[in-house]
Amino acid sequence: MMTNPTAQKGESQLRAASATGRVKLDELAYHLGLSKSTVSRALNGYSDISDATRKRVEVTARKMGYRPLSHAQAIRTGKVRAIAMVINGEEPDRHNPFLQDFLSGACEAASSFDWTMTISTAKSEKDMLKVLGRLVEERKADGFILPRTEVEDARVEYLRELKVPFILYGRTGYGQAAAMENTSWFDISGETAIRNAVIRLAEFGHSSIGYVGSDPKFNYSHLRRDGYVDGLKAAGLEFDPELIRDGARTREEGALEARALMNLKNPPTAIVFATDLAALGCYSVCRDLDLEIGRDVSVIGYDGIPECQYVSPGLTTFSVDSHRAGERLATLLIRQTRGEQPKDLRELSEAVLIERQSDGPPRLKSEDLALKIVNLNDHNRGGDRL
Amino acid sequence: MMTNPTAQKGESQLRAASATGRVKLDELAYHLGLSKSTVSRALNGYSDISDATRKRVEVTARKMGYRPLSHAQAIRTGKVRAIAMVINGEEPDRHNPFLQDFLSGACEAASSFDWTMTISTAKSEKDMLKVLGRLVEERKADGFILPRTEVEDARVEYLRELKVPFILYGRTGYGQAAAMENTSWFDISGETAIRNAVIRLAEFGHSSIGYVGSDPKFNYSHLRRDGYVDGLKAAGLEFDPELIRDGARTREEGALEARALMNLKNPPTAIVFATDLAALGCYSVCRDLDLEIGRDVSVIGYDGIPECQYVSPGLTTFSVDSHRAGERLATLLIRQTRGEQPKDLRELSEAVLIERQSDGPPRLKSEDLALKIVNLNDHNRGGDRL
DNA sequence: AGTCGCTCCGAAACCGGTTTCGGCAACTAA
DNA sequence: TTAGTTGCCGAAACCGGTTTCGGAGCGACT
Repeated sequence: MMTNPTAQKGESQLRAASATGRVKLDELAYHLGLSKSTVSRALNGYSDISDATRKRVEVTARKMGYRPLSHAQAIRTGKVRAIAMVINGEEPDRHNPFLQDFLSGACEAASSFDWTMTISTAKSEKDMLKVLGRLVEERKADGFILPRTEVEDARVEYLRELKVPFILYGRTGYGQAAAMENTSWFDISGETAIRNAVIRLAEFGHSSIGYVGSDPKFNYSHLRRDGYVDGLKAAGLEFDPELIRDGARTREEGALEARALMNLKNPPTAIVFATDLAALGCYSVCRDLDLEIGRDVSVIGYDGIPECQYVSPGLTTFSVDSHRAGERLATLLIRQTRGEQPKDLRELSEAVLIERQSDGPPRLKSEDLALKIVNLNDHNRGGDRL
Repeated sequence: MMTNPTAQKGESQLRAASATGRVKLDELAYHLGLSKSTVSRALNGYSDISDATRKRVEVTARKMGYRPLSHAQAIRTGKVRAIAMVINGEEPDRHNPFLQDFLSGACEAASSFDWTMTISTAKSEKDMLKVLGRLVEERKADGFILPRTEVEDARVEYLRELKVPFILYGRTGYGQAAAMENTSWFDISGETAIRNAVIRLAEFGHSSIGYVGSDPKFNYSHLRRDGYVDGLKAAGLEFDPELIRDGARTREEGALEARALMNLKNPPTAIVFATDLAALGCYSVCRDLDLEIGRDVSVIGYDGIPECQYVSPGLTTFSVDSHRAGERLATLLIRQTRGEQPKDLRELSEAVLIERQSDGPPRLKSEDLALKIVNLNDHNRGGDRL
């Protein structure tokens, strides 16, 4: 084959290389009768390659099944074509039912760009930054997805300082407009959902609607709380500070706050919870107090965890599409690493209402509800907790 | 600094390099007054480096915070210091509550070796092999963790053919001794757990114990079923083929099989389920039939999903330590990629019994249970299903 | 003294890509 | 015709490591 004047290596050597199974750039170039630099540039969209050559290269590359090794590219480009996410291993409730959905969404998006997804876990706040640092230092990823954003998020400052691309799942810096300047994010509008929950309950006829918020450390807690206040206003209801409780991170804490609301002189006939987990805590409280959920007390949650549909009565909630969230986050992040401006890479999506049996028109007025609870407390020597 | 005769580059160039932030091998070598080949070999345990030099290199490397870029190493070594797992996105119940635990275990182990973990998802059986193939071809990982092993597992044959290291979470090839020849695995002995469940129920006084198995496609289904048969034998009970049902993959299917058992002429007073999910299906059946779980019917599950502790009565089950499973699998896999024999990298662990209120001594004999169910069926025009 | 072998290290090739630089041919403008 | 562009491509350097190969220095043994 001496007809090929551009071969850089002897044919025997190319033979040997092709014996390894993978097609390399060298072989592809030899096969095309081009130099490997031309082939590389053709594949990477350089403008100094003629259209005819580019087409020919692309077709042949596909035909021969050529795929560049991302780590071989990375050594020169510094880009490994991977995104990373560090998940927190120390959560109060570690059994995140959405993780699989979320990851499958993110992986699908990454795959579609021929990228991959690497994950890591941190055991604590401090460990989190260390793990991130290690991944950055070893360039294991070109960008990061930061889930569960906090109001003051150390990860954000850290990565911003390092000038590493990242995207938030959620927003951050509640109340400070500048906090998210030039950062990209994807979020579900929890505030809209909670607002709609309040309006829905008001339309059912509830006039005393309570709210149990979540950990104020997380940004979403504040937004959902705003949604509650907003919903009251939209429904023309008065805001009563007694009806609002905060900081329920677990089922047990949800129960605690629900019980506090029910022990009020004027207990709410409906409660909106910032999370399903907390709302499920309300179920045991209502069982203890002999209140029927959906009739005596209406309950609406948020998240759409699978258990909602198996409790009795089924919990009305707002379902979050984790798969899509993962897909969008990965896509936006990859676009960011390709040069798009972070501020142009933001998306706000909506949760969808899942109507079940935990809410409806109030059976009792607040006063009657209070009487029922007091009576029961007398019978039952004050409940088993609190 | 011309005191250093071995410098391969001008000082200015090294300055520039060190401005990037990362310490490179070149700089480390320059700092030590050694060639980069010597430093590299010192760090990688070659024997032709004196102990004194090696120590000196190691100390300085640590002091300067040198970390090799794994993708730069990979280009020569072919090893990327990463393990991968492809999770199946199409499961009937996609909300795997153990994934986070499992991943955190695997990531911790990987991190401790300075490896990383990459994940990907497949949408179908065929997609699975394609995704694996892509990861292998692009050398995104040095080895794979294969979760949810099937009796005949296409992934195993595929990776074996490609000579890519892998480890099973679970066993495979039920009944064929040769199927797992020279393959490594980690598993929890479901058979022991189910066996113990049967013995426990027998000791409570049950003599009619049913069993609802899982999808026979998965290897564990057969092993757990063996455990049931074994347990009967150990307890001196007779095996009744009517009492064994199979193929319950979901809550709904669990309910279906449980109902079939309860409709038997001689219904079991206790049922062991191969999975918690199926066992939870039994709860709705018992509610329909007005049977009290834990008294009229004893139920034992397997898996330890979080919901078990929130249903009423709490489900007695066997808890699997997913965190540890991830940790062991990653560790064994990494050791395999370092040259250890797969057949020496096998571990069998035990699930631990979580005693709750869903099992206990039988209140009724099988005959009386049958009567109660028949009566109810008469009243209720035959139940709402089947 | 010469040879051998051993220990320890440096020079250079190498891995599989990307990117810079320069050169050839064809085409345009003077 | 000639000089200057422009389009297109090859040669070679480069990325940050690893690995091969050979050689200097030294002690031991003839």
